[in-house]
Order: sequence, then C-alpha cells, then structure tokens
Amino acid sequence: MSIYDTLNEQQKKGVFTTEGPVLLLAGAGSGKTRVLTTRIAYLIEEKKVNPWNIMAITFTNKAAGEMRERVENMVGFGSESIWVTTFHSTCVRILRRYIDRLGYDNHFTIYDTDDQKSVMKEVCKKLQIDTKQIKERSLLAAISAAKNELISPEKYEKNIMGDYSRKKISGVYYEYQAALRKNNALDFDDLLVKAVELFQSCPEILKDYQERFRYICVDEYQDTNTAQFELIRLLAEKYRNICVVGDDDQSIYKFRGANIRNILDFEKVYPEAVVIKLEQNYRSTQNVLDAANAIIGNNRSRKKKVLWTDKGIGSKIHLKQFENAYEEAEFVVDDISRKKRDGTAEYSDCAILYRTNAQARMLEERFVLQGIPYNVVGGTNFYARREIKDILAYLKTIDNGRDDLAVRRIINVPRRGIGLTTVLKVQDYAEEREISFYDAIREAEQIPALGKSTGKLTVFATMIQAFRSKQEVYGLTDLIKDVIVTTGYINELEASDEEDAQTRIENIDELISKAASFENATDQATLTDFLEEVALVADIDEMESDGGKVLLMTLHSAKGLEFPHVYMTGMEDGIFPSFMSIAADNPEEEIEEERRLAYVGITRAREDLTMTCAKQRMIRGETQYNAASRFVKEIPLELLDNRLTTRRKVLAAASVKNYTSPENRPYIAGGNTATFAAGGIGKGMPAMGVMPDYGEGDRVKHVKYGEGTVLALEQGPKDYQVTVNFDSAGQKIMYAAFAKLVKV
DNA sequence: TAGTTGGGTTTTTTT
DNA sequence: AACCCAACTA
Repeated sequence: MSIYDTLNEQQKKGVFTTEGPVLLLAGAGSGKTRVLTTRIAYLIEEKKVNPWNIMAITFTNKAAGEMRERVENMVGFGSESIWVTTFHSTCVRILRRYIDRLGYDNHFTIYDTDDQKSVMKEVCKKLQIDTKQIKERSLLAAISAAKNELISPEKYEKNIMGDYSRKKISGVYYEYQAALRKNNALDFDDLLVKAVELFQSCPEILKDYQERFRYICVDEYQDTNTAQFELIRLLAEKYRNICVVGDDDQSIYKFRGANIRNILDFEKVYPEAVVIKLEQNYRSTQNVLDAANAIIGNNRSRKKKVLWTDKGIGSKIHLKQFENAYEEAEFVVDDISRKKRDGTAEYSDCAILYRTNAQARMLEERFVLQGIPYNVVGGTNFYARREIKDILAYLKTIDNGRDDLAVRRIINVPRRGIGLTTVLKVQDYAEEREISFYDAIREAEQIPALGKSTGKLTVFATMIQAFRSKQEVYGLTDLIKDVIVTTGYINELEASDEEDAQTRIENIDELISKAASFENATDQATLTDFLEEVALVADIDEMESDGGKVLLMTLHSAKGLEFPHVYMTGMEDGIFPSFMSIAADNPEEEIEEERRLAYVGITRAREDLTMTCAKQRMIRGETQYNAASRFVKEIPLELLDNRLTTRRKVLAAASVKNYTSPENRPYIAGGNTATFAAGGIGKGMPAMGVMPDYGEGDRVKHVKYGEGTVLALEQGPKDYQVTVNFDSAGQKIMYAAFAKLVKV
C-alpha cells in the first residue's frame, strides 16, 4: 500500500497534476496540507524531481515547520534541501545575498512595528506634522497599504490628484523610506517590496531563482497580498509549475493587505490552470459543518462550495448567554474542568477562541483561580517586550552600528547618566558629518559641545567595541550573558523595586535559552542569523502544542489548527462582528470578512463546539451591553442543543469581588501569575558573585556542553568567571552564575 | 538628569 | 483599564 492509496479522487488529482498551474480550492479540514505534502513527496519519489528545485511557501514558521516534518516522514532523504519557508524569510534570504544591488548594505536590520513607530515619530517631527491630528499609526497604515500594493513613493506621488492628505502622506512616505535607508533597515513590508524590486531590476538574479524553483507550492493563498502575488508570479514565470492552495472562505487578513482577488482571479492570470475542489471534510462532525455552512452561506462574494463529512452527526452546538464576562469565563473554565474529570477531554484537547486579545485576561484569571494549566498564544510578542528589545538592541549595535534606533535605545539603558541633551548634541554632529549615531559617539572627543559627557560616551563606545572583538571568540549565548552582566542590566533589574522586575529577569533568562537552542540547531550560528530569526517569529510559532494545557488564542491565530473541543467566547454584536466592521463605511464587505472569521472559528472544532456570550462586558473601562452575535442567529435552531438561556448566579457578585483583589487569589504553590501565564517554569536568576562550589581542576557538567575540567576561576567585577575545557565542546569562558555548572 | 504625575488615547485582527 | 507621553519637580 502506498501513501497515495488513502487519498480521495480529488486529492489524488491534486497530487498527480504536477505540471502547469493548479488551483486547489480546499475547504476547511479537507486535508489540504496532506495534499501539499504528498504532492511534494510524489514529485521527489515518482517524478524524480530534485528536492532542491522545490519551493513551498507559507505564512508562519510553524506551518512551514510542520510541512517540512511531514514531507520528511514521507520521503527517504533530500527533504532538507527543499526550500520550505515563509514569505518573509524567503525574502530575507534572497536580500541578504543581493540587496547591495539596490544600494543597501547586506547587513540590514529588520524593524518591527515598534521601531516603525519610532521612525515615524521622528519623520513627523522633522516634517512638523502634528501627531495629535494625524497619528503615526495611520500614516504607517497608509504606507503599509501602499507597499502591499507595490506602490513606491514615486508612484504614490503621481497619484496624489490634488488630494491634500495624500500629498501629506506622500511626503511622509519619502522621508520614512529615507530614514529606514539611513539606518540600513527594512520594515516587514519592505522585505517583500525590495525582493520584488530586486527581481525587476536584476533579471539575471531572477533567472537564477526561476531555474532553481521549478516547482512552487503556496499555502493559504487567499491571504496573499499584491506584493506576495507578484513575487510568486515572477518566480513561477518560466516553468509555470505553480500550485496554490487556499480557501476564499478563510480569507481573514484583508486588513494587512490580503487581496482576495488573487485567488478568485487565479484562472484569469493562468488560463491553463487546473482547478480542483476539495469539499470532503475529514475533521468535523456534520453538526459543526452544517453550522459553518449555514453561516458562510450568507456571504455573497465567494466561490460556492459545500463541505460534507462522513464522520456522523456528532453532538449539537452548545450556546450559552451570561450576565457578564466573569460568569462566562467561570462557565467555560468549569466546563473544561468537568470534561477533564469525566474523562471526556484532556486539557490539551480544548481551545478557547476570542476576537480580541484583551478578552484573554478574564479567562486567565479564572484559570489561575481554578489551578488549571493554560497557555495564551500571542498577545504581546515575546520579542516585543521592553527588556528583550533592550538586549536585542545591544546585539544589533554590536552587529551593525548603522542602526541608530538601536543605539539610541540603549545609550542610557541601564542608566549611565547620558541624557537627552547629550544625545541631541551627538545627533547634530552625526547629521552634520553624515555619519551614523554610533560613529559619532566613537568620535565623542571631537565634539566640543559635549563637555564632561564625553567620558561617559567613550566608556560606552569602548564597551561596544569590546563586545565586538569578543564576539569572534564567544558563542551567541556567551555574548548575551556577557552583555547583561557587563552592562549591569540584570543588576539594575534586581535592585529595582519594580513590580515585574522578576518577570523581566525570567524573560531574559528565556531569551538566553532561546539563543542556546538556536545555537544548537544551527551550525555557524551568527549574530545576524539570530537577530533575523527573532525578527520574523510570529505569535503562533511560539505555541507549544500538547503541553497538557488549555490553549487560549484569537480567532486569527487559530487558523490552520484544530481541536476536539472548541469554545468561541464573546459572541456578541460589537465584539464579534467587531464594532469597527459594523460602523465601517462599507459594512457589508467588512462583515463578510468577520463572517469568514466565524467560519474559521467554527471549523476548528472536531467534535464539540460551544459558543458563549455575555449581556454585559467591560471594554476599556466602559461597560457595554451587547446583543448576541448576528452570526449566532445565522445558525439553524435544530443544530443547537438549547435556546439562548441566561444563567443567573447569586454568587456572581461575591465571586467577582473575590477575584478582583489580588490578595484573595489562591496561587498555585511555588508559582506566581506571571510565570504561570507565560507558560514557563520560572527558573529565576542565580545569585551573582557567589563563590561556586567547584574550583580549579574540578570536573564539572554543563547542560549543553557536557562534562569538562575547570581550568581557571577568577573573580570578575560582577561575578566569577570560569574557564572550562569541555571534553567535546572545547574551551569556554563563562560567568559562574549562568553556567550552572554541577560538580561531578 | 531622573523620577513622578496627570492627562489623553486606545487595536480588532498580524508577518 | 491600561498604556504612553509630556510636563513638572527634586
């Protein structure tokens, strides 16, 4: 029996039609990833295509990783040379090699949303734009929209047509790009734009990649924007072996430029395309599918298809309305704990979905109260946290002194008594000479205006230079440890009475572990590689699956996942569909997008679906009274196990009081909310400067490097430095507090 | 220069 | 409710 026998007819067609353009319209749960991976295996095993010539592109690292793993399990070897990545990493890889052709340095850094905002703030200051009238974010949104459509500043300028606000944006767009270029930085959108630009201006480079990628597969095609479309179109132009997989009903990223026409008009761009529809669902029970079909059937702009299953009717959909969000959370958590007790479900079988990240908080409180393990996916990206960004700014500075933003971020963090006045003076000097901020610091002695700050700047520059030279000898992890010790970052945190100082320290510890595992997984792991990897992780990539925990996430994050038991909470008009979509200029269109989101949510459920809503809910400090979601009302009554009934609890008032005051919260022994919420075990920071229990000549053991002999142990300024000669890993110098060496 | 405080704003979703 | 920022004070 071969891997192809268990496929249905349509799936087989998808696997075997390897030549020419293919559009796979794959409904939710129809096994599209399976078709995609089997197709790749077929290309390699049967068609004898060199894995090197295959490209599979997705949106998240998680999806890419899963795809690679599945292909690996099917083909004997060679799978490691398939190019399986995300759009963004693909672009970075190409640009790292060739972006000098566009006048950038190949050592460019990648700016996240935070950095973009800082840049924009400066641009606005420079152009004297009042950010109270036009907000940075709306300017950035306009620029992002333009970039997604591959509209350059020049093109944008031509399209002003006398429109005042467009004229303003046009100027901002120019300045913003200039600022990025000066810092040798690209934002997320630039990654795509510049890759396309590169291909357009260097046909010989494009040709190389066209020769390489003879077979291209694109997952989640409905979420591609114009830039992504163009990138793929260029790459596929020569061989035209392009297979795109998507579901127009699951297009939920219009707000970030996804162009649903890419999938709807595929046959116009590729008239010879073979279109295959996958409508058999292997995931959910009939009741769940009927509900999904009933809801999505209300959308007008879509390719008609109806999902079916042979999994059986299954249980009905549960619908519950509560007085307020506390009771809603209480019910959901109780229900999950009941299922666990009954043996109906494990914690990891359950997922709670909501429209906005803020809705997680109340559920979290309840989980903590009941002592049930849970994990929140997303929210604030780990790498966007202040302490992490600070450390990364050091690394960026060490790696690429041209990123002024990074240098300015850390110039006075931890405090070195370098204030705004000094920074401005340095900046003036840098601007005058057209050099980078960091280079200006290195020339601090040449700046007469500085006065006694000069010394402080010199100390800073010397420290960075020292890191740079040590970098040659050190590994990545050692460098980070050195940075946090030498700069006194950890010391400052430990000394501070800030409430979440401990959490921050733990986060830094976590960063070190991430660096260590990156170092382990990559040979020749460079600082640049690490910074790049870190810049492109998505919330969902960080999800630990099957940690025996209930998962909480937004409906958007849930796309592509499935769970036996799904809870959709906050099913209220104004929350879901969101107020923004109801109040939009084009509500029909916006609500259709929300409806697709509802469709995505429902079709995550394998067996059991529960929808909940509350009559009353606090949003941004204001109490809102919401009716049940219109989407709920679109579900035929016979699919529900009950009518809408409100549960009223006498205890509600009392219990509300209980878990709003922190003192009354029964914490899990030995832990606290923060570590619990982060889903990690709080490892804490070992004390620094404490004499280790080993000495010169002793045999010790390290988590990563294994056993070795201590060659030297000397008291440094902050902590003991220990030099160990590891049997397999060679000689390493490390701080005793971090090395966590065990005497053997 | 650093820390505090009061006022104003806010994301809905994210690579 | 939470966060960010500008202005004010030590």
